[in-house]
Amino acid sequence: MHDHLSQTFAALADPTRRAMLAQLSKGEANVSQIAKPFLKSMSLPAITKHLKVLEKASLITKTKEAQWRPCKINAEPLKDMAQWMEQYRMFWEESFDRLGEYLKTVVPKKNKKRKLAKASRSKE
Amino acid sequence: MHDHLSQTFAALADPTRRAMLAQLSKGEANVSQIAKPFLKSMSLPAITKHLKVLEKASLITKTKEAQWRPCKINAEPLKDMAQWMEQYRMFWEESFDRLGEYLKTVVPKKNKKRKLAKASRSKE
DNA sequence: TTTATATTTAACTTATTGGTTAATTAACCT
DNA sequence: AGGTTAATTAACCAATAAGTTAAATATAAA
Repeated sequence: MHDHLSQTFAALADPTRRAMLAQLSKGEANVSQIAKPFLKSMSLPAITKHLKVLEKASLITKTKEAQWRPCKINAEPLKDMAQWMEQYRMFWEESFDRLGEYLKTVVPKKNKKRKLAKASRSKE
Repeated sequence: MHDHLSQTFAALADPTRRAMLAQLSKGEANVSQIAKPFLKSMSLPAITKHLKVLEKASLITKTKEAQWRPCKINAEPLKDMAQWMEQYRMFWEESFDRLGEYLKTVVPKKNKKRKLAKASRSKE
């Protein structure tokens, strides 16, 4: 499983890892802090592994600080995911006929880098 | 891996399956039609399996029609994904100070079921 | 230099994933 | 009935994932 998107999806396909990410969304934390809520249900090496999966998927960044390893969220890959998802938005938008109106509110009036929707329709 | 969200993410963590979904986003298709682009690189049973993964994740619905099995996309699970992702939007939005303005354009003025952002902050 | 804390690595196990080929089922068409 | 097309199931295999315990490494502190 080589491509970025697959790696992102795979990393998120685990509730433990999503919970870790959720914690990091509230601020930096080192490994043992992240580990705390899970040590009842799994070992520390298991946590190290989960963090490594998140790191390889670039969803977090681990740095060094004395004997600690502070981790920071990096939601960049989620941005790519969001972009990928845009091609399906119309399928889940509540009423199809509101969609036109919706696009008018979301796409910046006078062009301006584009925000959501109507994304470039790249293949995959 | 029991929860819905994990199943959705896992199903999407494969480029073949994402390509199948992309095809179905352009309209219904039966198994052999879906299979065509992949038969150079994998067997039909492999395709059956991929479709089963998508089906179990509720991303597609398979029905019967004579000897064919037409498949239809069902993006409902992607909606849940999108909702989950909302809690991270602020991390990838380009400039944080434009965010406020952005929310004003996206959240319907006089309440009205909410469209994006500020989603219910559910745990996980 | 020993000790304590934080984290990782190694080695192993079990289950799941993604693929294969061969055989089977299902529905239709002569 | 016999053949063709569509799709699935069965049985198998290799690679990966998710966990374990035990040992190792890194930094700080006594």
